[in-house]
Amino acid sequence: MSSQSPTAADLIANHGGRVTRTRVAVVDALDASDHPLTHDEVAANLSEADVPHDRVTLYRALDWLVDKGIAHRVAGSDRAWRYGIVREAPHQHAHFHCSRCGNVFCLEQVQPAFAIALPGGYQLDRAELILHGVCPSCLLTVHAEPTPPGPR
Amino acid sequence: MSSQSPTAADLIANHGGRVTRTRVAVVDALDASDHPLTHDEVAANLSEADVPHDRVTLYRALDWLVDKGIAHRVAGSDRAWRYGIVREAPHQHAHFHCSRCGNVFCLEQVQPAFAIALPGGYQLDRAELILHGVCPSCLLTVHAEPTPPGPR
DNA sequence: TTCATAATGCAACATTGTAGCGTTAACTGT
DNA sequence: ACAGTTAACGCTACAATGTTGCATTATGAA
Repeated sequence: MSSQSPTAADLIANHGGRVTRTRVAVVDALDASDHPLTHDEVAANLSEADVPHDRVTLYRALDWLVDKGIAHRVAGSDRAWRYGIVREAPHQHAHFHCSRCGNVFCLEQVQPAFAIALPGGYQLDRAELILHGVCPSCLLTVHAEPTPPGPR
Repeated sequence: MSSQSPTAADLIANHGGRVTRTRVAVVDALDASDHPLTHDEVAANLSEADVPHDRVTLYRALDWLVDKGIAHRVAGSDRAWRYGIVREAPHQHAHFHCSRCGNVFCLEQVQPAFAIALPGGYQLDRAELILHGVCPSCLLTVHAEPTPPGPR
């Protein structure tokens, strides 16, 4: 219900998985969001769409998506994982953590050219750049309510 | 029991806090480590030193240290906070997450010169660079035990 | 020494995530 | 279209990491 290129069902099937209600709904939810969602946010999303779901099944669906490379996982500053659809190939971009609403945004534009001199002995797999600050929508409400929207 | 500049007790007192057994021991433990420790690791450390302590008190001591800027907190990739003593002023260095033992190392040397063009509307407070890979001590044991040391 | 109160220590609870396991239903082959 | 296999579901229970409330202790100041 959003992508016209590969359908959620196709995406799932192409990775050798069974196309189930929950998986399709999860992919659609992640795909519709412009920022990674927590398990809880995905659950709320499914509820709104009247898709019955189980907490554990949701976790497993999300894990499976990550495992297949369909989604990726970012650790939030609260200790909840956030899941987002992988849109480019190796997923190499920065994340912005809003310290006000707690949301995480993918900044596709920001791709710092690392030229890092690692101390000897470390084997580098990948680098992650996390920017902390206040997101645009929170900036607008900073002087209003102390606790801002924060997508539920 | 390690710094000869300001003693742990002084550090605490100077920030307007009461000098208690647990706080002193926690500061000493963090100060003695070259990488951030989890709550659990700090607890183990205190036990070894025969310092009686309570789980909750420990959490509160750590939080207080962070609040006062004496320590800083890094989110591990497991969902456990890791605490480290603040050694320089604004704590601006990279962190290395070992995907094998789960430890986090502060790489004081690595201070990437960000010249980031943020998309409009974002207010940047600070940037965090996280490097993922395998740490030196794990590299040595990669071909041996599947589950490596990992400071307990 | 005395006193106010910051910190403690305990018990209960909250949140986020996993494990086990019997049941359901998605795909495959006919 | 049907039946069989088994991936995935949906429970329940549990684990790990924190947090809250509150009565008690003991730190630092007068």
